[in-house]
Amino acid sequence: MAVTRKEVAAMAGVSVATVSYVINNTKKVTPEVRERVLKAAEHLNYHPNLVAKGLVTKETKHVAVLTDNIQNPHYGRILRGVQHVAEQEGYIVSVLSTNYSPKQTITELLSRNMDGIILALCFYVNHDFAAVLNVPMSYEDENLYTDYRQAIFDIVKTLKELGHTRIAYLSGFSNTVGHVRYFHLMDALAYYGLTPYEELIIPGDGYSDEAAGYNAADRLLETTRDFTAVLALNDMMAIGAMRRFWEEGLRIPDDISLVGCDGIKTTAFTTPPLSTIQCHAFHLGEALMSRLIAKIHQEEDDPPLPVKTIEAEFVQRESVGKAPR
Amino acid sequence: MAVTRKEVAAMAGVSVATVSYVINNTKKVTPEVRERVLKAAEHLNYHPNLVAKGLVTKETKHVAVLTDNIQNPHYGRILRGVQHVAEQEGYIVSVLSTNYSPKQTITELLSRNMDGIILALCFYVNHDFAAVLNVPMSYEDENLYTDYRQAIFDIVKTLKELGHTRIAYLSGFSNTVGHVRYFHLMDALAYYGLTPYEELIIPGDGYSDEAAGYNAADRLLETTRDFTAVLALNDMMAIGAMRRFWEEGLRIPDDISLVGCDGIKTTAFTTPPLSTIQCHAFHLGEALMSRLIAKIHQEEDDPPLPVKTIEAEFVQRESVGKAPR
DNA sequence: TTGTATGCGTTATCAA
DNA sequence: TTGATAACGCATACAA
Repeated sequence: MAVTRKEVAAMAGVSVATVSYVINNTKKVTPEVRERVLKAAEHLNYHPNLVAKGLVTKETKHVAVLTDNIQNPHYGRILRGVQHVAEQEGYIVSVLSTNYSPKQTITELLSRNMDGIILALCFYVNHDFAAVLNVPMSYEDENLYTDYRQAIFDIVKTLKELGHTRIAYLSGFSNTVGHVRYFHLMDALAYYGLTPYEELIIPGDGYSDEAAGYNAADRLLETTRDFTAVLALNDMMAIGAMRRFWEEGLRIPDDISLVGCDGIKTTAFTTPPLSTIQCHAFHLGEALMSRLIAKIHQEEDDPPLPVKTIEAEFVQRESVGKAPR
Repeated sequence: MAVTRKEVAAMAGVSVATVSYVINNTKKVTPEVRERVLKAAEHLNYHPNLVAKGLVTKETKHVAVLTDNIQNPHYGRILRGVQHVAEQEGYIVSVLSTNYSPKQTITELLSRNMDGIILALCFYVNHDFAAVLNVPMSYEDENLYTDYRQAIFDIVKTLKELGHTRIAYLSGFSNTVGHVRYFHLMDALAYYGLTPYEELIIPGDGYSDEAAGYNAADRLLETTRDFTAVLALNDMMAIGAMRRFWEEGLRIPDDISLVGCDGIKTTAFTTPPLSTIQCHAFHLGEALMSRLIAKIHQEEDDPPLPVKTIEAEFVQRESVGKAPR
């Protein structure tokens, strides 16, 4: 089997405790002994057993990321950010999809003594899990979030300057109002003196992929053709909508200006290239993990964690142009 | 802290061993005692500590998925398949990106007593890891793989019937020849009596995203314009190439027919919709995980695991059309 | 500065 | 059918 501390101790001619001391840098050890231990460990290719360690310290250095939709490239970027920090700090991360059985997921989390949880792109589970689990959690909240506000204001400003007045929104959520980007959009419309037409707000079916965007655009076209610009919840939906408009003979940007959100790589390569809100998903992932680690080690009377926002910028590409007529 | 077996035992008025027996169904227990234990466990909301269990059984029920490129949606589908069977079988999966430090990755794997490893979409690490780690591994090999052969033959057949004779290939790998799909393409060209023009085989730079496809198309155009059809290593590269051709004033499918590979969702929504090889990535993920579990429990003299292939189909969409002239 | 001994929550061996 | 109890590999209080 794997080599244990005992064998290292034997080879170095010290006790097992001493090996711990030097491996963990937890007590003063004479340099000469330290050297012997290190050499023995190296020679035997010793790797501390984190399972055993976790059992006694109650810290498994293992965290979970819960997610609905691992297929969205935007997630992938967040996850990479999470992993980047995790790796540096000696944590390992497991991805759990909440799709299957939330109950089983909770069991898993409890049984494994996970040190913490990151909720990424799970819009509905937060409360459920927070109630049941007594574990540090990290997710986008008022203290750490991507700030879309400026970008959305920039979009509306740009669209207005190009002559657009009737701007549609493809939401993705069945509960249209339940999302912060929607509020920013409403605020921006008001700020620039544009009317928010109710029939141009298209609720979704809970999905947010290309097909959802296609369908949302379809519903929009069924309702009215009196719009010249469209914002989509995310880039995938925008790509789906783009397809639907094309099929309808509507050209982008000649007939319709279109803007997505997230800034996935594909946006730069669509026909025409898709305007979007460039999110720094990698940074968000890093921040989520950093914050989780901070929470894990947070003492009762520590000061609260500082607020952090991740910036997002409007990236204008060819999918946005002058309003027709 | 969390409730342990001891407390369940106390409440049920039995020994800790008995609790184990009923929780794990590992020994005969009188129904009445069994009932008491179950009730106590339920009442205390007891969850077995898998960390402790892992320490004694040497089975952590924890596996790792190593990957280069977590951003590829195709990879997300594989991962979902992996997770699906993992969840059913009580395993948890951690995703490690090999990008950072392979050495650290190995340490991680060893320290955590992982039961096994899945290599997905890492093209270069297999040998390194196989040599160092003495752990069951699962990856696409001659016993389990996606079979592109028929699909590639179908593509070439279709292209030939449409009058294409000069077919380019955007490889993505710097070592062009090192990939099975390339061989299938060569075989298919030979089978249908088409000439494989060397200048139409474009090696890559090791990347395989949209930008890589864009660049590969760029290099192809620099070399020659004497081609009417293009196969790309994957869909993302095809999307990038599509963009490059568009910029050049070349229209798809009028001037060039284009085919990707993987069948990511976006392909159905590009302009024009992209022909591709539809892979069943979810099934592949399931198969990889099933096979890993089989390997974990495989005894010395067990029969070898059966060979399994995952089918892949050519999906023809508007990006393929008649050869010009 | 170093070693001894105990416990972490579980499984498994052996008695009862 | 059940119950003590010794591991598992490690951290740590305490002793030397």
